[in-house]
Amino acid sequence: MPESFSDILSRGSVFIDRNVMSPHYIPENLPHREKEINKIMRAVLPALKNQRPQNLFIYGKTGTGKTSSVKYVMAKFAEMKSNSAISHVNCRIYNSRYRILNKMVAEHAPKFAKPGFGISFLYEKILDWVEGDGKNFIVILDEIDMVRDLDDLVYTLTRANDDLTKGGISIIGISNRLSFKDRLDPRSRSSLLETEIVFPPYNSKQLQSILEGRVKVGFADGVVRESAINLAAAIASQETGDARYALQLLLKAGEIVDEAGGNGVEDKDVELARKSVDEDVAYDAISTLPEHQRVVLYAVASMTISGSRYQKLSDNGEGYLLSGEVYEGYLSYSRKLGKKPRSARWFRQYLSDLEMLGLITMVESGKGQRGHTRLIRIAYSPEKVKDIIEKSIA
DNA sequence: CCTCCACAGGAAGCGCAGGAGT
DNA sequence: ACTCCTGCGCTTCCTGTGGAGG
Repeated sequence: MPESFSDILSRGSVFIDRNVMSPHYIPENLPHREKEINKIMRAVLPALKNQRPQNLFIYGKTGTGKTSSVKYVMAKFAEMKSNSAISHVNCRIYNSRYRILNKMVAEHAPKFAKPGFGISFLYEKILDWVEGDGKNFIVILDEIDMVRDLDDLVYTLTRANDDLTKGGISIIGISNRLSFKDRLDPRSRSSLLETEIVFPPYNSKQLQSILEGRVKVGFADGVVRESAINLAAAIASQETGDARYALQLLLKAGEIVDEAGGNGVEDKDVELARKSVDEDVAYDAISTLPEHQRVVLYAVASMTISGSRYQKLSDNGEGYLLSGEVYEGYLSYSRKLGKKPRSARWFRQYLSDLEMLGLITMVESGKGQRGHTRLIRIAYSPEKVKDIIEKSIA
């Protein structure tokens, strides 16, 4: 006999408001980002005085509060009366100059946002609209490194300021990769990077106080042990200082406690949450894998179970696989599946992709192994990975 | 010491699908 | 709707590296 909704409802929950633990939630104040917020405010301040703000570039790893800080400042900014407009564009979705301009028009002059208009038409519509009352238009480009033709976009937007007689357009770019700067044309680089702010990762203490702040609002009084908060902070800071991950740990821990009908979040719940969150990440990564990478991973998993022909022992006694023998395995598995195997060169590329995703780890062969090869080990339990792949094929 | 083996990873080139511009 | 262009996935070819074996 399954439980009814009201059964579950009446059982109560450790949460008051789960949304508070979501990464999209913007709290009343963002601890440990005062300096950065201040810089952003100073950067956009000219718009309140009817001057064009400088372009701004914000860089920091995931979960360092870049987007939250910008959203926070922009919310405050919108409260002030000013002759300005803001567009917040997620470049992961709007990833070309055309799409971004289209989105800008759609947000502020929807009647012109029909498909089929060329770039130049959209450009002129934006100019007209900005010039109409000489406003300052701030375009926030979140995950700006995803834009394919970024040079063209930056050129178009900065060029607009020359074509405008009144008002101006400025860019706030947000990225978690610094390397994309190298791909930029020097001219667009210098105009995009007029002002630069770097968001450092949070340390354990800072994560702790962030979590405490959220727990106070999101969870019922006193249900989360302080040591559990500290543990979540410690785990997250050990990884990358990612606040998103830390919040996810506590959210999941709370869900685990709710499900078990408990009434307090303890260290062990955070430990369980960590396993589950990591597994979710692995599951997502595996199930969205291109098929040949999946076959490679499958070969690694099953060969780990059956054992390597070479079975060299590492320091903690676990076996490594050699890339050569994994290629053999990959060949036979792809043929078994009726797929034409890719070349050895591309196979190596697959391996390093899988390593990037954290699904396998590789080390250069040291002494004892013949020549120059890589020793491969799977990052998660091979049985589980095999299981996930078998299910995702069916 | 030299050569060979087994592999790493860069460079160039090719066909294809999908997007931009007309 | 139609062509042109570009990025992408992939192959082929190539050079580099370090231990094993003659």
